[in-house]
Amino acid sequence: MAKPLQAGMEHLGQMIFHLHTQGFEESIFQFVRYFLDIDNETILIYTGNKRPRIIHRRATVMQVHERLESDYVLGAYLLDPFYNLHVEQAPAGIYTLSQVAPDQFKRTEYFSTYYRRTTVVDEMVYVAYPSPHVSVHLSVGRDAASGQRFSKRELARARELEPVLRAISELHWANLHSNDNNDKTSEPDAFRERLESELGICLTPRQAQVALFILRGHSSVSISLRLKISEQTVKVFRKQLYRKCGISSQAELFSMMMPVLLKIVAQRTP
Amino acid sequence: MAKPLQAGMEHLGQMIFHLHTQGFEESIFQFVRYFLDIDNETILIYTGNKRPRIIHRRATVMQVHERLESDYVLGAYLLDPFYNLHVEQAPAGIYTLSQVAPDQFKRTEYFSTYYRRTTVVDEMVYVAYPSPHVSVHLSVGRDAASGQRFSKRELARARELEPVLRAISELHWANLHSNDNNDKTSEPDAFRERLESELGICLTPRQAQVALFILRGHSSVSISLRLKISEQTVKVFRKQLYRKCGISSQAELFSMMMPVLLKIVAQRTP
DNA sequence: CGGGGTATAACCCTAAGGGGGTATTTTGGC
DNA sequence: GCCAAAATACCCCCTTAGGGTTATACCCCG
Repeated sequence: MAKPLQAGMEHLGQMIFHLHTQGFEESIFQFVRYFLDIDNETILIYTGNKRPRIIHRRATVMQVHERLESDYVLGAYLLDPFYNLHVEQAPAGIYTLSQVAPDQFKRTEYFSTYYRRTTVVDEMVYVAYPSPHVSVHLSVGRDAASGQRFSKRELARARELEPVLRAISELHWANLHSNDNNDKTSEPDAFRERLESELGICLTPRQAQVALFILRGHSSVSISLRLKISEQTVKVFRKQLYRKCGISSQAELFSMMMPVLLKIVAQRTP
Repeated sequence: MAKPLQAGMEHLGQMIFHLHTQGFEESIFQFVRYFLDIDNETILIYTGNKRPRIIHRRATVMQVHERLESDYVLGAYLLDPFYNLHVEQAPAGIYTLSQVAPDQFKRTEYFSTYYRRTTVVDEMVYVAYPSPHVSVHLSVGRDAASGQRFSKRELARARELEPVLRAISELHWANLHSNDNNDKTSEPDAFRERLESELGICLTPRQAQVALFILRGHSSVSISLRLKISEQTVKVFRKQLYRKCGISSQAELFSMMMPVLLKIVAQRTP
């Protein structure tokens, strides 16, 4: 199905991207699908710290997007490793799940209650920035039906499309701007405030920071490297915050914190 | 509030248990409450392998019985360590949670998604057998409001009531009988069959057996002692069955198996 | 100035979970 | 009845989570 890139290039002249029109997203999808064997595609736009907006989506299997509006957009995205690219304003480019996922990502509750149920087995995301703090994520993936992860060859091919996709994405969405002058509180701070007002639990800044890392699937070692502290210290913070919350596992942390995260997000209309 | 047992005995002559009448269960409750500081009480009857029936319940806090009808009776009871006393037809008597709970009980999903939410912090259960395969469980407990677990002294006092409670329970419910001539398939077998028909997953008998032990909170060591095999072997069965199910933790096993367990139970009207 | 909360760091341990591997017994099919 | 495959049983290796304990240094507040 997928042709060598050279062959595609010949056709590129005939592929017309109607910027600023309805059909643009669909033509992006058709363009990618011409070169890559993919089962599903999603275009998301993140603006400042607002909720993501779904711009376009296609999937051969229903499950892939089943919880996209209900769970992902409403708050689960905060734990998505790809969302982190937007937060950190990582360089534009193409990213695979294995590149961005923390070391213990597959043991998170986000993974088992959300990601696994999408049946997606592999995912690549094209990241572009039409303007500061506005990210366009073009996600393409494989699901359990085909079952195959992307090969190195496919990744290389996907990478070749990246400059073109980035250019036309940034052109098409250039009019989008983020007015993030309000809500300057950092994420751990907002998290702490909500946690205290909602559940009456008062974490220290460090404990809140560690909690968020844990929820996203970082191991103690991974957190220690990020925060430049010892692994032992991370374990202490983990213990302390678990004790304050009256829980004893990452899974319980998730079921306790998700409602709090949702409330942080709720006031941010996209 | 609780008086020494001797004092209670003086009143016992005045306490009339109206066998085979509506008020019997309530008088049982009042009797126990006279001697023991308890926050909640539940009387359950297990008949053969049918779903338990709730005969009576009292609680100072709503949460204690919140999920009793919806979750416990409909299937969660299969993972209850006290239910296991009925299955194994353990001797009549009084049992505490710490006596019957497997070593890793507090790390099970049953504990964190059901038991913890009842806010019960300690529980004692009087077990009586009105007739073969018919168990009466009189459960008395403390919740988070009082917060205190039962002391050794209280347990001793509770134990003194046991002969009386057993005698009147077995008298009162003597007319109950179990017709368990049907459904002679063992639990692991029923579990295996359902698993194959529902999810298309074919576990070996040993794997199914281990899965059920894991769900109930047994550690690998505990399972190895029960099955008289090596701990290493248990770990291998665990690995194999996790792989067959495409999962990687006890929590996922729970969320995958609960629907299956519910279907096993559904056909057994109490 | 002293004490409580916080942050840092180290040690101990058990248990889960995943990666190899091998040997024996049971079972099903020809 | 024999052979292969499956099931059962056991072993080694490893990382990580989670819990317990102790000991520092710091900093703010009364």
